[in-house]
Amino acid sequence: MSRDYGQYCGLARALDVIGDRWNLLIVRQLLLGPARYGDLREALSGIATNLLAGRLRDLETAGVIERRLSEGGNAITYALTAWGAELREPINGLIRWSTPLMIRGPEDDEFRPEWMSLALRALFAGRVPVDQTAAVNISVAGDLIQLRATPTGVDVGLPDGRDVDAVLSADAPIVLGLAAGVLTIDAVAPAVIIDGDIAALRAIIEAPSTMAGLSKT
Amino acid sequence: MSRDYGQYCGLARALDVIGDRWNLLIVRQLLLGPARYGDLREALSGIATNLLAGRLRDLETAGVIERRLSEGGNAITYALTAWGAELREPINGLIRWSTPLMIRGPEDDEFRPEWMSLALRALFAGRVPVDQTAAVNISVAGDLIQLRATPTGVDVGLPDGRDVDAVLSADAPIVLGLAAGVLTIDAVAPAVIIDGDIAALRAIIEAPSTMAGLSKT
DNA sequence: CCGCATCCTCATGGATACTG
DNA sequence: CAGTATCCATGAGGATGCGG
Repeated sequence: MSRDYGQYCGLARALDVIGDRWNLLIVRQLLLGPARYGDLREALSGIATNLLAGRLRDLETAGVIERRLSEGGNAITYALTAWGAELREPINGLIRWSTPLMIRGPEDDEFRPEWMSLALRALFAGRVPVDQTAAVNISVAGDLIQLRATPTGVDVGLPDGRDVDAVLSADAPIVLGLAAGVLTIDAVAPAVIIDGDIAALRAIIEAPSTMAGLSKT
Repeated sequence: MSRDYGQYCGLARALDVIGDRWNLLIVRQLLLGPARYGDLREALSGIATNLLAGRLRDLETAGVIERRLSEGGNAITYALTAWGAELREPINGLIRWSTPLMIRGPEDDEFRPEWMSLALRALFAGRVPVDQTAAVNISVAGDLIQLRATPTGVDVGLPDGRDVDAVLSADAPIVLGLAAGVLTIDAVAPAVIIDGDIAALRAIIEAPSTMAGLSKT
């Protein structure tokens, strides 16, 4: 841990724990599920190994993550503690806050479908008023489809009511776009092109941590 | 700004903007209201002047804060942009997450009443179920009083229904404590002792940015 | 005074090599 | 595979200076 702020303030104390570089990205990865050391090293794309080891130690002693010895004791798995998992809420808030930074597209940045999955969840999480429907737009080969969150669940459809299968084909390039305003449909910018089909898209919605079938093009 | 993460991920892009050391604490201060350079320098207790100047420039070019020239153009005031002010939500989330870190008390850390004000707001903000009452405990000279947020507003009272004036006197030391669990009344730990009276306490509730009358002992 | 810019020292991060 | 060790670059912290 780098130097303490030395302030009796909730934000300062939180940042004393998770404010160091890479820390919140480690938590982000573990929000997708427990992971091995090598998984984290790969997902954090070039983090120095000494840094990763140090951060994992810091986060463990702070009580944010824990090591699990799986089957036989030879494989170490990292997972969030209950308290660490509660970072999902503020992280979701930061993801929602970042939408203006996302609409310019990936440019040269790395992309992983799991991150888009997190973003979709963040945009929906707790943002659906009781009697209202929230939607995130997805542009598919020029057509616009919507992910809609309702009080009873999440469904997929076209704005005009047609079924998505009318638009989606197994080999159509799918452009996932985040709405410029959180949960509004005002503007959609192409974000990233994913090879996928409707089954893979539904998989994002239903079980975001299983992203098999999606890959960057 | 330090090095980009280079990931097309909402969290990573957010941290590219506000992830550097001191940045979120600057935003925290500006959430309390616009401030001068010297105000920030003092509230951030020993931040190097070159760092503060650099961070303010970074945050301005990123669109999080803006400079205002007040009266005549000789006094520069820093304030949040509309987008910057939207950081209140994730910051509140981090403050709520940090409650386990706060119950051990201030120890050697600096304390400012404005930060406690922010914490109280964070604990209440958007956390009050429609038909339920949320409360934060405040221990006053041994007695327990509660700040209660209801759908219709915030009020102060004793758990047994007596009026707070029965407990509070003008010169009683007031111990503000954050509940161990967010918005539960299970445990209260002394947090910080403040000289104050009931008028000053009500001032926290009604206008958190005007903290006149409260001082650390 | 306020609002920075410069200079210097040292802790921290980043990249690579190496080891149980 | 899961780290540790090493070396260098960079950024933080602190003091000081300087123009308006």
